[in-house]
Amino acid sequence: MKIATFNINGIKARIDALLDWLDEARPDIALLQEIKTVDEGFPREPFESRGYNVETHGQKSFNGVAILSRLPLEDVSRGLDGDDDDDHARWIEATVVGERAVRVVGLYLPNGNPAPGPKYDYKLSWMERMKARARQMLADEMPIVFGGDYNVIPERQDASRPEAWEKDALFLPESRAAFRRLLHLGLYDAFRLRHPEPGHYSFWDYQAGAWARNNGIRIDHMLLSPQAADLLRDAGIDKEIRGREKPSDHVPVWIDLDA
DNA sequence: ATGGTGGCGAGGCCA
Repeated sequence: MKIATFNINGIKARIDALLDWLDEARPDIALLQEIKTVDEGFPREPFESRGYNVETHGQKSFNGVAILSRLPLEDVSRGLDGDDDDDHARWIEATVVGERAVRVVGLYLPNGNPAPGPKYDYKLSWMERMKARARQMLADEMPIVFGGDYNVIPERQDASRPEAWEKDALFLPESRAAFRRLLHLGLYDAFRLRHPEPGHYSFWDYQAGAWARNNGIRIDHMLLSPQAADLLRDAGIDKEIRGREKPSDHVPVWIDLDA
């Protein structure tokens, strides 16, 4: 079972590029972030005609997540518990039953800039809420995949120029500590398991020729429960996508599970 | 220190 996460930075602007990638990569499941539209604005037809079931959790203009799946999606849940006043569309869960049942989460973790400030406070509190929800889910002792744009650079080796990110919300010590607290629950960074060496990125800014200079960061992650990690066959990043016409500033990150 | 780019949607916010 191939599962990918892809921050597409707007479904309206990315539909052609997304369909091209989907036809080539053919993931069983694609977790999308930043669809930047309400549910009614999401173009379901081109995905359904390719055999994908579509579940969205959208929002006008900003944020918004979706799950595409060749297999039926069951027990779909939208939103992250822990704050009734939070109206950002950043979290969606569903269960996929292939050879075995896998719970998948698509998440778009807050950017948090500028830090310090209210946006950074929101990021850190959101990460605490995610930890609480992940802890709950891990009690089920089943394969779970938490895939998405985490907006966290976990280690220095996950940035081409770590010194440029020292004061950024994506790399501040508190952000990285909160990310490690997720790992300490017993989650595994799937890409890092398969590719321990530095120099792999999932995001290159549109500005200042970041792609041409390979000035990237690795912020899109697939965290696995122990039961999912035991099924991990492979993991990768579709870097080449970033060099195409009208690209997102992120590229797809994928895993292959024996499920 | 500033400005550099892009999406959404129609001015300014967000990243």
